[in-house]
Amino acid sequence: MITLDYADRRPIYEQVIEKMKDLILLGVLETDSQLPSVRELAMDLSINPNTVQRAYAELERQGVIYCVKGRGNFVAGTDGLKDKQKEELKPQLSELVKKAQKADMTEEEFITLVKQFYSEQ
Amino acid sequence: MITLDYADRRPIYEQVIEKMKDLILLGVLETDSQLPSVRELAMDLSINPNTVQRAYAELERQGVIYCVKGRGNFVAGTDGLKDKQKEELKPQLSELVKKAQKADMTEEEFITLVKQFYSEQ
DNA sequence: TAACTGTATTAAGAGTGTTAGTACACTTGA
DNA sequence: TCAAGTGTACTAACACTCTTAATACAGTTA
Repeated sequence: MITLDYADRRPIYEQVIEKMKDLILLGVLETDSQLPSVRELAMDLSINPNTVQRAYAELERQGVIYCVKGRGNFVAGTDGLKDKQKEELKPQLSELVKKAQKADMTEEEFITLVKQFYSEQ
Repeated sequence: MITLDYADRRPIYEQVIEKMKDLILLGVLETDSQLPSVRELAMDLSINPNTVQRAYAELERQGVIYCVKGRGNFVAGTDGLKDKQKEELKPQLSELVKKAQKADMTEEEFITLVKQFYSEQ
């Protein structure tokens, strides 16, 4: 279901959060469908259940999933998720533009790169 | 000369690296001009000399400054620095575009944001 | 020579990420 | 009803990184 990248320096729980969001955004996991249990995913990824629990707790805090004690974790409504992701992206793009301006990269250069990366899919 | 942001979660030495590059990119520090000594900057920022040393060592590794034992640290040629910064920016922008695509943000939307942030300076 | 430079080393503390083990409450199906 | 599965909580331990502290040594300069 998910593959971890051990070359990635970010903590495991952050990767799990990101991958789960991706699966939901891609429609692989639909609204109200059940996620693998904490222990099951931990086994699957060969990591500790506590680490999965941390990721799930954060996903719940963000409203991406909801938890029912004794039953499991389920995908929350996906309506707002894409908008949330877009909002999250803005400050990051703002920082990148600042960096570009410091390096004297023109708006045209920047946009050319954007178009290039967009076309790469 | 430099101000640290303690709200920034990044390590201090990374902030020092970034701020020094900014000063060089802005032309405040010219080629071959001397940087504050390790101990002086440490005093100025109220941090440990080892932390400054770590930042300076990394700046030297990146070719941004050069060090002369007993004399001090000096700004290396700034010619390539802007190009380096541009190159560093590309993979970051690529990741951001991927994120945008996952959230169904169109190229047009993305570029509109870029233009907006560019005009904000 | 004294005072400044960079550089290296070791030790300690704080914080974070991860694992391990255990425990408890809830739900479900046989 | 009961066993197995669920989420959740807690403590302890370990590793790693960041930072500080205290020295020490070598080179440069006035």
